[in-house]
Amino acid sequence: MITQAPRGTADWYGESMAKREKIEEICKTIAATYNIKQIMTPVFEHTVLFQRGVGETTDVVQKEMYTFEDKGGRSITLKPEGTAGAVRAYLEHSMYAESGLTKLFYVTPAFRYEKPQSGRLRQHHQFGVEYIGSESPLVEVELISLVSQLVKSFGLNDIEVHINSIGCPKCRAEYNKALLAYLNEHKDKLCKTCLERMEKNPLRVIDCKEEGCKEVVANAPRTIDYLCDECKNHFEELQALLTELGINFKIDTGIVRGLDYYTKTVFEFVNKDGFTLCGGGRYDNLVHEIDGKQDIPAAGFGMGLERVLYFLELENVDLGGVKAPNLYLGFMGSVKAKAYKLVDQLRKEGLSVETDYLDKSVKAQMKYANKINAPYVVIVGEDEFANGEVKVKNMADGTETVVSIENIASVIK
RNA sequence: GUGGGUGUGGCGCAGUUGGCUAGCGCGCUAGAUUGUGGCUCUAGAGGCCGUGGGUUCGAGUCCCAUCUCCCACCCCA
Repeated sequence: MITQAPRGTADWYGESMAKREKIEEICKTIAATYNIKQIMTPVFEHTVLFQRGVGETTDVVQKEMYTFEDKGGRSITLKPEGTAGAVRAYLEHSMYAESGLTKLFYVTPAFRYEKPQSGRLRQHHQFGVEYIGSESPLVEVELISLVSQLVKSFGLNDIEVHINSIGCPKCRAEYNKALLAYLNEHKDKLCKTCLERMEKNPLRVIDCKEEGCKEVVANAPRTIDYLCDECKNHFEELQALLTELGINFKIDTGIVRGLDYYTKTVFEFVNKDGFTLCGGGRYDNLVHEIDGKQDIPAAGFGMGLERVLYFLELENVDLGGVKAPNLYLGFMGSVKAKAYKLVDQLRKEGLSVETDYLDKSVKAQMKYANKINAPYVVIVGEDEFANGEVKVKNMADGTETVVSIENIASVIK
């Protein structure tokens, strides 16, 4: 089975690769309009970074990480998400010293040991953005606005913005008390895992899908009713800013997110079926969690490239496929060397040129040129090199133009 | 991790109650046009029927195991 990729992994090539390139191009172009700079961090990090950053109680850390010991005895983990690594790099290189707010984006693979499904892999890829250094709700608003822009640029329509606030440690303590009290009253109806969650992180009970738990949760206290003044104002300002920008959103008290580092704002971009394109939020405690010293507020999101592809397919959006070369230059007879030198010359002049490597007949070469959507074709033989002129064929309408060999590139351009 | 489906040439599929050399469409290669594509016609190449066991005179068809992909749950991007 050496010709089979490991479970939950996928190869990118042909159409899918062309689409992915287009998606990344759109992401980068839009990120540039927000003056966000790219960062690349290692594919693996010390395991503790994720244990501390993502949170010990999360499913991601508890059962989904690709962790191994390297030959030096270090515990290493393939990154299960992008934020922790970016924040680690931010701290390691003291980026806080450069400016008040650091804006970073990345495109990265992420690894989680899960049971695969379509749009859900063991190695997936994320476009992510992190804004580190500001507690203003303007940050989340900008992130949401950025994703809205992306969604629009992809040509997607059926995507909703869902937001919620899960408060800060201060108000969450209040909330947890109320929630725990409530859950204790209904303990008999909760599932086993939820009883465990009550101990470690009661908030996680909120998104349990077990029937009994759902019933209990329906009337449970909501985070947004327990926000402290600061968090409440933050959430209200956020909503006002979104409204001002004309961004439609829904408050969804069900989103609490599966990663422990979130505080205050959490948001998701989802379709009608509740499938998530992108998830993110504010994480004011993550920097302190990793660095142990500084308190630097931050927010960010991750968007799955495979999910983008999945949504594009769902909504039947065509981002365009494999690019065609500018020219197919074929040849026949005993002019291979001269013809290939001409191909080489045209490429040096900046043209994308395809040619024949299989000694095919002229007819077969034409078929191939047609197949790869070459807009122009030139076939050279003894005659062409003898009189220095070639016929440039326009494949769309079949017309031919006589051009001197030296002028091929300029004519096609 | 739990439950349920699936797997036949590159792609999409058909294979009747287990029975002759496993078919079809698309694609691919070549020819019809000794130097010119898209249409048409003709011919050809390409498959240990996911893998490993088992039942049987005989297995693509039945049984077991295993892997993959898919669907729901869990979780998330």
